[in-house]
Amino acid sequence: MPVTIKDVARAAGVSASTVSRALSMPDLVLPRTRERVQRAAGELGYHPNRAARGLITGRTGNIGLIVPDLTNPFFPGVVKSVQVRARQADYSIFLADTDERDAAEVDLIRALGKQVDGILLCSPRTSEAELLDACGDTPIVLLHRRIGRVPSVTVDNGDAVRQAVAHLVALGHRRIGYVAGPRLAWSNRERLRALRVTTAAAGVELVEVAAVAPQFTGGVAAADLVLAAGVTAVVAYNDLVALGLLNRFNARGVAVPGDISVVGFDDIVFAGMVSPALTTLAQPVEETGRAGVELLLQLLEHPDRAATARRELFAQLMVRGSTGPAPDRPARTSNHEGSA
Amino acid sequence: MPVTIKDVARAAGVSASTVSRALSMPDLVLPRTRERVQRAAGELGYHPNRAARGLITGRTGNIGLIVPDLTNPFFPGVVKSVQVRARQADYSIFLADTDERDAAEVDLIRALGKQVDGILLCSPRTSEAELLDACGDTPIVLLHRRIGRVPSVTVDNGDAVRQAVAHLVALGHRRIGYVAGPRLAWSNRERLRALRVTTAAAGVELVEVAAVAPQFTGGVAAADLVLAAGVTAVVAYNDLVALGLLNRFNARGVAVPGDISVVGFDDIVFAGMVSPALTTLAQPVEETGRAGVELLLQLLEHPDRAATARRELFAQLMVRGSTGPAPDRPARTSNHEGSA
DNA sequence: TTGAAAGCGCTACCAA
DNA sequence: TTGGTAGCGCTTTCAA
Repeated sequence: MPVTIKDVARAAGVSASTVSRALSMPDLVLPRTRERVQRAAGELGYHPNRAARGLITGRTGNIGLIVPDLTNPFFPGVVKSVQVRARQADYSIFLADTDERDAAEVDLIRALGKQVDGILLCSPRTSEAELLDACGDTPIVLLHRRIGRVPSVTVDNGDAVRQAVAHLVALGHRRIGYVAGPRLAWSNRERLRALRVTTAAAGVELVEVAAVAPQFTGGVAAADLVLAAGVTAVVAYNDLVALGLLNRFNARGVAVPGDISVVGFDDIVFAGMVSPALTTLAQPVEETGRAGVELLLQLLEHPDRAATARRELFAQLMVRGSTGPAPDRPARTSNHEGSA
Repeated sequence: MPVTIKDVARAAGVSASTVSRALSMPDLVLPRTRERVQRAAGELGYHPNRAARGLITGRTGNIGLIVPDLTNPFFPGVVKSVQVRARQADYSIFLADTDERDAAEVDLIRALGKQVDGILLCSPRTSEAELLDACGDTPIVLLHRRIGRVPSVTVDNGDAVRQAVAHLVALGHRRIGYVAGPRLAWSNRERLRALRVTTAAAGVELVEVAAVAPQFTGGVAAADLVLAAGVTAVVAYNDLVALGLLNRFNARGVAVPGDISVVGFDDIVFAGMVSPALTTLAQPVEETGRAGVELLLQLLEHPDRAATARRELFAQLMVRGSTGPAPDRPARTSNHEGSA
C-alpha cells in the first residue's frame, strides 16, 4: 500500500492540509514545519497521487500526443522533443499512434481527452468540424496543420517549396513531377498548392504524378509512374516516399541524379544515409515539438489569450547527391532497350 | 464542464450507483433500466473519469512504456505493437524515452509508477538492484532483458548469433569482427557471449573490435577500426551500427560484400532500403510488444502466478546483399594505394 | 434490483 | 500559520 498524505501528516505531527501546503505552496508554512514535513515525506518516499490531485484541481499533469505513424522516423523526432519539453514542465506524455487511420484520431482524442490537460495533435487528417467536435473543451494545439484560430505550430510549406523549385530550376529542370501524400494531410495540400503557384511563376511545368501512402512502399509504387511522366525532376511528399522512388529507380537502372533528380521533405536521418544522399527540406523537428508544448502550456495558463497562439517555423533545403543538372531528355522510362 | 455520472443519473432518472452498475456491470441491473441509462449516457456523451475511478478501484487503466531511444526505428515498432495490444484491452500508454541516458530510467520509473498499473521496460540498462528498488511494488515486465524471476520477454540471442555465425562460416569467413553496443545492454552482453562461444565452437576467430553508441554514427566511427582489424566479416550490435559501417565502407571504397560482409540485428525497415541490402537478424517486434502487454495484464490479474511470466522469442536471419563469400584476403584497409 | 452513504487521496476553503 | 471540513467523480458496501 503506497504512502499517502496522511502517513506523512502523522509522521510529521501535522495535519494533512499542512502537508499539502508545505509541499506545493511552501511559502505558506513556517520554515520549521515545512522542513519537518519535507523530511518526513522524503523518508517515507511520499509522492502525491496525481490522479487524486487532478480530481480536485482539474489538472492532470498529463499531455496527450497523437501522431499518425511512429514508423515514419519524422514523428519519433517530434515525440522526443515534445517529451523533453514536457518533462521540464513536469508533465507526462500520453502517446497514441493512429496508424494512419484517419478515423482513429477522433476516437483517440475522445479517449485521451479526460485524462490529460491538453492534446498535441500532430498532422491530423480529420475534418475541421469533426476535430473541433471531438475535442470538446479539451485544449488542443495542432502540429503541422492549421484550422481557423486553433493554436498551431506549422512549417511554412510555401517557403519550403519555393526553395526546392528554385533549386531545381537553377539546375535546368523544366518539367517537375510531384508525388503527393495523403489528400487530407494539410502539409500535402499546402505543398501541392505552393508547387502549382511556384512552378507557374517560374514558367516550368508541374506534373502531378500520383498520390500515395506516405511510406517507402508508396514511393516504390509511384516510381514507374514518375518515369512514365517524362519529368527530369520529382518532388516527393516526404522522405519515405522519396526513398522509395530512389530505391525503385535504382532497381530499374535509372541514375539519380544523372537521369532524374529527387527532392524529399523532412530530412529524416536516413535521407543522409543512402547514396546518393537525398536532397530534402529539413523540418525543424525539435523546435516544432518544443513550440507545441509551450503553446499548450500557455493555453493552459491563460485560456483566454490567443495572441501568441500560432508559431510558424521554416524548413531548410539540404542539397545533396540526389539532385543535379537536368538531363537533356527526361529519364528513359525503361532500361530494357526492346521495350521502348 | 464535462458530463459526470450525476448528469447521467439525473437524465435517466436513477441514482449514480445505478449508472455506475449499468455501465460496468450490466448484468446487475434490469434490462429496462440499463437501456435507459445507456441511452442517456450516449446522448450526453458521457465517458467515466478514469482518474476518479482509479482512485477507488486502485487501477488506472494506464500502462507505462519506457524505451531507450525512439530515434532507433526498432523501438517505434515495439511501441506500436504495445499500443495496439494495450488499446484492445482498453489501456492507454504513457510513453517515456530515456534518450539512452541510463540514469533517466530510474527517475522515469518513479515518475510513472504512481500513474500506471504496470510498466513495460524496454531494454533497460540500469543495474538489477536499482531497477527493482525503483519499481517498488509497481508491476513490471522487462522487454529484451532478463533479471532473476522478473517477468520478461526476450529474444534468444544465442540462437540468433548461431544463425549469423553459421551463415558467415558457410560463406568461408574465418575471422569475424564484432562491433558492440552499450556494455550495459543485456542484448549486447548476450550477443557477445554467444559470439565467443559460437565462433570458438566453429573454430573461427572472433575480433572484438569496439563498443560504440548503438547509432548510425557509432557504426561510422567503428568502420575504420573494423578495416584495421583485418576481418572479412563483421557483426554489428544492431542495424543502425551496421548501416553506419556500410556507409563508411562505401565512402572508403570498400566493397560490400566483395571485400567484407556485414550482419546487423533487428531488421529495421531501412535495412532493406539500402543497397546492398543489409543481412540482419529480424526481431519479432510485433510479437514482443504484444507478449509484453499480455504478460503485464496477466500479472495484474494474478499477481501471484508467475508460471507464465517468461516468454522467449526467436530472431530470424534475413540473408541479403551485404554478406557474400569471403574475400581471399581481408578487405584492404584503404583504397589509396599510397597509404598502405 | 435499486438507492443512500461512505470513502479513495488530495486540495481549497473557512475559522481559529 | 494551521487544522477541520467539504467535496472532486467514481465505485462499493449495506439496506431497503
